[in-house]
Amino acid sequence: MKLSDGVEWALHCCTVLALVPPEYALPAAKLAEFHGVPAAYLAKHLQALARAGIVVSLPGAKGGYKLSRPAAEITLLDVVLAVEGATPAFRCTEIRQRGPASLPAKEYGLPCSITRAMGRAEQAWRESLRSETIADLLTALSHDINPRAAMKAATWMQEALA
Amino acid sequence: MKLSDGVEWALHCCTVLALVPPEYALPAAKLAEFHGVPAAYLAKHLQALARAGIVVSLPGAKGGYKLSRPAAEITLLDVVLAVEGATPAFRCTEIRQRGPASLPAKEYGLPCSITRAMGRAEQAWRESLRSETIADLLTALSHDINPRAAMKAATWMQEALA
DNA sequence: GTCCCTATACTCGGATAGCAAGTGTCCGAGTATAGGCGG
DNA sequence: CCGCCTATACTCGGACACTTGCTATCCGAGTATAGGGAC
Repeated sequence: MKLSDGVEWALHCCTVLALVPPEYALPAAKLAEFHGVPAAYLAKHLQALARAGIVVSLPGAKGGYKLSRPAAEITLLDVVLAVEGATPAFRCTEIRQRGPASLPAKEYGLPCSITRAMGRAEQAWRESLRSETIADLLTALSHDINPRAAMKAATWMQEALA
Repeated sequence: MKLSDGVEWALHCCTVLALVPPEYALPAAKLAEFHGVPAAYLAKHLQALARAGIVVSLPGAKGGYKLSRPAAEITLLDVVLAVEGATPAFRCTEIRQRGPASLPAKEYGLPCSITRAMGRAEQAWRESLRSETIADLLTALSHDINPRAAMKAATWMQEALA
């Protein structure tokens, strides 16, 4: 089981976008430069965020991406599902309906107990992600960021938005 | 994000093995036949379970697999980690240490807040899986299995162990 | 009748191809801006 | 000096190669069994 790298990138991008003044937008190329990742590939994931309504994209000069709503209203789950897709990690293939001890499909009502248990675990995962927002990331970040790093990031953004 | 099919197969196999009398063992080929899955590929995952100490393998005639300990002492997490590997789904690549606003690696102490949040979610997932055992699956199964299916399975196992 | 030996058939185990999804990249469509021109 | 028009440069968006890891398979090593023979 592996989560796409895009999830990490998207979350970092959301925290950066949350720091951009509302009247500005930040292009994908700048976000890629800031994080040191391939711009073209990051764009792919930003498009996913746009499709999910988490960010809005503005075309043309001085365009770019910005958050569609306050950071406190964007949960980590929103971002993860947007990038990774909403299909659950565990997919029951109903192998109980195959093999010599199986019955016609009509006879099976509930999902099997394994599927239900795996579903509960995945639900717990989603619940944890739903309980935290981009705003929470920012407050946590503000507590343990190196002041010099914060300064460098601030000056960089000044230039990027100019 | 996708969980290997082997997880589903392994869990089903464990429930079946839990029903095998302790003095018997069930070969991989029989388990594959019962579930209608490719035998050679299922064997690969059973080997993973054996490496993790969840099942024991007995070579030679009348050999096969059996559970290494009571079903109540095997958690779903044990099985999932054995098949899927213990590496977490979310891997932080420390992109905060790249790009123009980064500092020397030495300056970064804690993992970033994103990594911590994702870790908490994954912890919740693992905790949920850890709280349930193969024995729990069996009791749930006994409640909602079709009696005819149970009968067919029982007679099949009689033959398989003969 | 009992014990031992041998040959057999069955088991697991790791090493080997094939394929799908994630990874990385590119170029084209569309738009707000900026500058120049005319009034 | 102000407004309009045009050309430009910049943005996103979807379509195209490549690599990693999951899927699927095979054959070889090892062992408990079962049968036959000797005592």
